[in-house]
Amino acid sequence: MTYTLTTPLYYVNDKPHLGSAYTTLACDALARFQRLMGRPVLFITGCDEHGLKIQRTAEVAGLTPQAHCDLVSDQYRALWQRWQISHDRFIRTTDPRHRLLVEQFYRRVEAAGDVVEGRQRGWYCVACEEFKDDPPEARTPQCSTHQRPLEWRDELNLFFRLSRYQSAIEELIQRPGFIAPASRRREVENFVAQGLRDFSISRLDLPWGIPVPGHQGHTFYVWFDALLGYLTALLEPGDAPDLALLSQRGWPASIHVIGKDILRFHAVYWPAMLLSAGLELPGRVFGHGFLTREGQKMGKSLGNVLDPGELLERCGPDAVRWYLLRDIPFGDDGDVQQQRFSDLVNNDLANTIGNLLNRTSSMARRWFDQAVPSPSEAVGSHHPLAQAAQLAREQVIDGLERLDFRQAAAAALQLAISANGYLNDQAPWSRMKQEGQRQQVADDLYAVLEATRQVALLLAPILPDLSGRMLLQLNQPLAPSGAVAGGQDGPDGEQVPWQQRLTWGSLAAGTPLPEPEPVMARLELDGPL
RNA sequence: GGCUCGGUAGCUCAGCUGGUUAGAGCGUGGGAUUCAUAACCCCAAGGUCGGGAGUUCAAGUCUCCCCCGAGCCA
Repeated sequence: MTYTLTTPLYYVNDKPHLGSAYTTLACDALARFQRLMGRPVLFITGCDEHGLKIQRTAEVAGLTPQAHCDLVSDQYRALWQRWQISHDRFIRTTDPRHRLLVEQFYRRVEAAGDVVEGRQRGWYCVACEEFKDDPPEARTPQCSTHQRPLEWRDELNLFFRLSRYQSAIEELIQRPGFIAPASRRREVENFVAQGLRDFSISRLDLPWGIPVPGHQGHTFYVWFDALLGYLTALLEPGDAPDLALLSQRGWPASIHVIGKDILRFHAVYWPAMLLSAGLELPGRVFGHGFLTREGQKMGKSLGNVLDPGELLERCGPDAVRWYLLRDIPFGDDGDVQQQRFSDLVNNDLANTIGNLLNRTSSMARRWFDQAVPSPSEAVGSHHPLAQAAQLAREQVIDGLERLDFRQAAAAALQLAISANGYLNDQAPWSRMKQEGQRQQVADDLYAVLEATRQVALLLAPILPDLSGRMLLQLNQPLAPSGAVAGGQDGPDGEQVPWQQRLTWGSLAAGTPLPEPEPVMARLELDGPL
């Protein structure tokens, strides 16, 4: 079965920020991992492009909404390319087929009797694009999150009858693993326990949106538009926009990865909508935490926003991916600290992993004809490094299955630490000066080279770039985990599956080793990021 | 206001159903070494586990109260 995973469809109100990049690169690691495990993967990302906020932003910029969306969604695309994001689909909610699919979805929901008209009046925040609970008699109410004046609205809207799905949703959210991390489930439970209320799915007089069929002047409100993007994204190029097709195109999704702020919409509203439309439910909704910076919220007003593009420019993809995935528990909030960032990158990637490869390769070349030495029988599965490698392999796989990137990264790193320690204990440079130690040195270097190869492979989902440079330096085929299926790999074009390559002892003796070059440069940041 | 999470070494965090001297990584200090990206390896210092009371033979680990921080709902 296809492993379908999604990032949120990012709102094109503004250029991409680090939070979106964080979600996306976590999904990327997950997608790569699933591909390496040999599962068919459909990794979906994209942009949500409708709404009043976008319409107004475009107006301010003197652009048509469409032109504005084209511009910003291109920025996302370009950024993901630079970050080596391996998405299979990039869906935009302004895609013509999306509109048709939304209409079809709506008709199903309507036919199910789940659409009712209701009057909605109250104070409205344009930035949130939602009604607030301020009392009608309030004079000049402000939005608490946006610090902007609210606008009075009084309109007839369409509502989705969420209230009918009370028990179905209660049951769903009790399903183990549906809401992840589990610590966030209570929050949703509380919300549901208060009683689900119908929510409005349309807005009046909002031209920049998908028109509601049969309701002049109404366009669909965000959740009835954006969320359906996950469905549209599944369509293949020649497909007609037909919901009936989706079960053959990767629906239901295995997992929606989102920020914790939109957990409720994905864990409550969305499943109810799907039930109403007669579609299957996603397997899991994972709400990750938010990033702060040096203890403070990132925000324009504070002027401390980290631009993902600039970050990439200055530090490279490996450094940023490593720091975010290795140091911040996925699910919890995390604080981005520059000192720690460069400390970790330099220690883990440059000193521990990079230098391990460098020193080992250098010795092997010097003493064994610039090639991988031939090991004796002693370097079997009972070798301490073979054992360490097996443990690392188990923990990397287990960690990635559970989206515990931290555990996975730590396990791979630990193998490199073990290999460094082993080298120091064995001190091949001393043995080489003694008589009769040559085979022992060959064994030791082989074991360490093999462990290093495994580190490179284990790193592939998290750090595809560094992994590739390491494998190249070990004269090994790459571990293709990208979106393009069936990439050419290896001289014979035949790919050995990742897990199989993780068998201890697969490194062929006599493999020529190229002259080592540092695979990971130390990060020397001048000035704050 | 109600509810939910956190508050453990300078920093980021582990500590399952309560049980010997509270752990890891980074940072800091010292040592060893030279194969290597001034890298690697070893050792050490550093914590009254937010505060108080209680239960228990025994509490970061359970109960209650309070303080601080984050979030959800109102």
